[in-house]
Amino acid sequence: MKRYTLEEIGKLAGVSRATVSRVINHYPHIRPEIRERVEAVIAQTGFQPNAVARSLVSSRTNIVGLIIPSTVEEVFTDPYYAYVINGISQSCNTNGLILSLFLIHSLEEERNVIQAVVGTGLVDGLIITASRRNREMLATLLASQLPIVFIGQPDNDTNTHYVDVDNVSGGYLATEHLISLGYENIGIIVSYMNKSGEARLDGYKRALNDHGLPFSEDLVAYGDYSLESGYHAMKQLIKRKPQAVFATNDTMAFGAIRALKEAGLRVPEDIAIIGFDDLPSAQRSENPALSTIHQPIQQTGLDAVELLLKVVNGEVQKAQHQSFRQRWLFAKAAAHLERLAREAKNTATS
Amino acid sequence: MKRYTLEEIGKLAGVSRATVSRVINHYPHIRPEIRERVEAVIAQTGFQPNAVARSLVSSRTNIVGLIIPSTVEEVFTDPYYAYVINGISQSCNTNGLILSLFLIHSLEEERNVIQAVVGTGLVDGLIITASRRNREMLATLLASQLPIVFIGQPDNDTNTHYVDVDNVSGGYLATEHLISLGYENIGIIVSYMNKSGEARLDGYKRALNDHGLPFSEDLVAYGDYSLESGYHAMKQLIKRKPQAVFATNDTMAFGAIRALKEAGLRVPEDIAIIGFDDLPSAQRSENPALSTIHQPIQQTGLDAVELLLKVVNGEVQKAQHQSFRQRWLFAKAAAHLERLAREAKNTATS
DNA sequence: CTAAATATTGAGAGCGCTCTCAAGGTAGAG
DNA sequence: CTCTACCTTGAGAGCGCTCTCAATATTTAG
Repeated sequence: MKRYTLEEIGKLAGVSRATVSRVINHYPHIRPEIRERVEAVIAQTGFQPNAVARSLVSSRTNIVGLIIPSTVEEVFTDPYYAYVINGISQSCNTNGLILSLFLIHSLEEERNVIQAVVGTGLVDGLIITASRRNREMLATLLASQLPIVFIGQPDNDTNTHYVDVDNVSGGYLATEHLISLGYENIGIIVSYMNKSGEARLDGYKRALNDHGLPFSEDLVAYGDYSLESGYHAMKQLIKRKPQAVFATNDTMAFGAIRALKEAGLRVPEDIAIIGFDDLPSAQRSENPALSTIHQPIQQTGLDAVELLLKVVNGEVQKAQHQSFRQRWLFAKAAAHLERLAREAKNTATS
Repeated sequence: MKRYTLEEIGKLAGVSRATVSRVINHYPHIRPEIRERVEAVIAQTGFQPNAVARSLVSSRTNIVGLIIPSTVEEVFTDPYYAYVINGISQSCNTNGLILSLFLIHSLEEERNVIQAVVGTGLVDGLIITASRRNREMLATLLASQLPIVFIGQPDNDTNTHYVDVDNVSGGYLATEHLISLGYENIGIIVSYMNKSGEARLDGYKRALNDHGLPFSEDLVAYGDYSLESGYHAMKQLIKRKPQAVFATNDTMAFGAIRALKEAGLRVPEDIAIIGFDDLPSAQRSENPALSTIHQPIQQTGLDAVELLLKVVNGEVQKAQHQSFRQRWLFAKAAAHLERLAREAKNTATS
């Protein structure tokens, strides 16, 4: 398929380059017959304007970059990212944007990639998952003036745009759910990877407090959102004999469940578990069915693109913009599970 | 951070635009003192040449597109894609390429996206997963003359470049493994989604044949590589009372196992299962531990980029290039599993 | 019917870079 | 010391497009 230029199309249609450009960009004030003639040539040749040339003059590439500064392992272990990517991709397709994906495999790579992405003007803006605390990267990025939207609250308090779920409410809901089932000695597995962990922990504390339950550091174990970390955290928590445990993401919840099984404990008869994310694997999991807090991950990706687009277009006031989403749902915790849990409270004693 | 141009850097260093360009592109024949002077200015200003302008003149964007023409569901259900993406991303980072990801969410979107990607000259080349049979898309792509490398043999016999694992050997190995364990009545769950299914089925048939076992259509069930399809295929196969089943990917194997559990059958005591892919979830799975054929998925992604790069650089002869990989390993099928299987053969009768 | 307003089009500059070409320098050969 | 060969640099064209500006064509008001 031959590549045409505006000039050539113009020649074929008997008009100038400029007129063809006008037709393509839907300018008003073009004589209908000329428009038709040009459109006919375009249709016949299959002409599409060169994106690079367009970008050069308009200084807009219509490319948005997605940076996921997690280790490789996480991106696989945690289906969370598949959802984020998908949401973003979908929104890009809808908005005529192109998605460039930057997975970071090492710290050195991080530096290089960020440098290149920021410096060469290839992307109009950046979406970054707040997977990990990283102040160095943040500094470079903010200095670049490039429009950026974070997914999840980033680890700094400057005025950055971000899209996030309401982690405090989420933590609160999860904990309250367990309390409502009659548990009093409730453990929590928190991630220290980013702010979301703190926030969910905060919700946990508040729920305990609101229901007159004491908070104890002993019942807090830490993980990094990975299956393994959930497993180890649970092993540690078992010693404290909690009646129930709130794992701050589903992946750690699965790790925790494995630890419990290994210890010969039944879930939820001996120890109840609630997760966070509502991943499909959680929805499908049986033996036991996992209760979990729904997080509209995919929607978050969509919103991030929309927000970024606004930032790029300068439609957002200078003040930092924080878009919260709080559509919280309990995952379909099977009814029988709740029944079991209720029975469990009668037998389990700390 | 101010954006500089070559011209400005030149002025600051007291040389012409052209000289700065030469320094950046490491041309020989530059007086050392001038080179140093220019490099100093570059370092001090943090100048990086504008990628778009570069692309315009060199007609090379250094962007490679990855098209995954699967339904959304698949991309999540099957961690396979996470690995492919990661391999490609890694290789891109190493080679100074930028990865653009195109997830296709609908057929209409497919048409639009492909059209845009192919027509606007934004990518230097394309990597496409042969997830689904799709001749329409293939036709457009081949007509475009754009360098393309498929991952997995595409559904046509024209001269397209592709990187693939040796599916026939894989199917052969899996089946032979089951045969070596003493099973004779071996079922198979095949995907009809792309050629890989046929090839794995072919390997299965050959293995049966080489070991003097009959092939029966009755023992073949079909799926689409999804968990659900594995589940349903197994339900169907159960009626034929196979002693063992070869699921042509791990995800379907998990579905099959679920079906067996539901039917009150033990794995592998009552029916043995072998998978294909060697996903980490398979490696980690217990209850039962899943035997599986290792597929170097990530490596495939790396190879695809390398090959594409060669094609783009015109280093590949016109003849189609087919790069096979056959590093086959049995996944660590726990020894006890094999023992169990061996015992099972004594009890299980068709 | 004429002037003013508006519609329609092309010429040309320029986005930031690469690359060719030619000019001026410098060094080695004769 | 002169000639040739190579080194070193800048000027300028041009990648394909957008957009301003000015010129021409058409319409409307008076």
